[in-house]
Amino acid sequence: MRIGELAKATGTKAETIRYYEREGILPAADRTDSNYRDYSDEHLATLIFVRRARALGFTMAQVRELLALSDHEDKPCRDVDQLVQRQLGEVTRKIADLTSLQDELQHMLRSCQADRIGECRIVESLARPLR
Amino acid sequence: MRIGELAKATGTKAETIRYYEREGILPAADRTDSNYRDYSDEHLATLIFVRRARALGFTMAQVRELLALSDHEDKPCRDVDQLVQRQLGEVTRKIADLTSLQDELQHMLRSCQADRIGECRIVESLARPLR
DNA sequence: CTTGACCTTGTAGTTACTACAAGGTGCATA
DNA sequence: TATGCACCTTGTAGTAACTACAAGGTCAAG
Repeated sequence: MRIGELAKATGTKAETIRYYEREGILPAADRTDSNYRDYSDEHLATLIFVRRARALGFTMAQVRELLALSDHEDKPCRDVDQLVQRQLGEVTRKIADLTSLQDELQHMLRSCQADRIGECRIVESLARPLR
Repeated sequence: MRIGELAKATGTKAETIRYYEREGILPAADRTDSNYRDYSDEHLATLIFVRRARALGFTMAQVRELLALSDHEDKPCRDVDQLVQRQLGEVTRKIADLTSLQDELQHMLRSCQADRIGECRIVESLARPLR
């Protein structure tokens, strides 16, 4: 699979894919005789993962950490455990925030369909008292 | 409430708060006699909202749109409805992805606590077939 | 054998901050 | 009264994570 195909399949710019390779986010692809990058299905899966994780607000550093979990055979279980705990906490917090936002958007939709403007509590949906 | 206090309360740099004001994300604060910015509880709520939304992967443009929903009295219901539908779709997709990631992280934690290294499917958790 | 879509490396621009610097004001406290 | 800290302004520059463009090479279709 060449870079353009991979780009299309993932909605990523070819430039961004090469950037990920430079940054070590995506492993370097094999090269064809004419020096073109030749991607595998694993590359595809990793890139989809990276793009989703980025869209969910994870930094590159966090994405790197998450990817590193993939080959945790060589690391002590305790370290992996700690990292996973930390990521899990962040994921759970994000889900809570998004669910709250979802509730509010659904509420707005209902009141809009009823054709009467209800109070909009969208800011409050995320700005409720800190946990 | 002065800028330093607001910064502390929200974990935002004072520079960033002034930047948000320049960008029109945060309404300009009142000024004291000595020209200090004087923030209200609404400012606080808005800033918490902005920071959370940004952490959830929304762009500044999307945050602007979401904030605009707060004063939708002056806009036709149909427009608001469309925007809300769109945002709702994105929020729902994010929740699905995060839930999938959460499942995988929890699975890793269990297998780690059992002190045997299980297969890591973290990439697959987000890279499953596109919907 | 040319056209156009692809590929390469490299540089520069964009977004959303973040950090200084320089120079000034406000205000509590030793 | 002096010290020191938080704040004000404008401005420049750095960072992260892309994104675009330039200059030139490769390749399959018509």
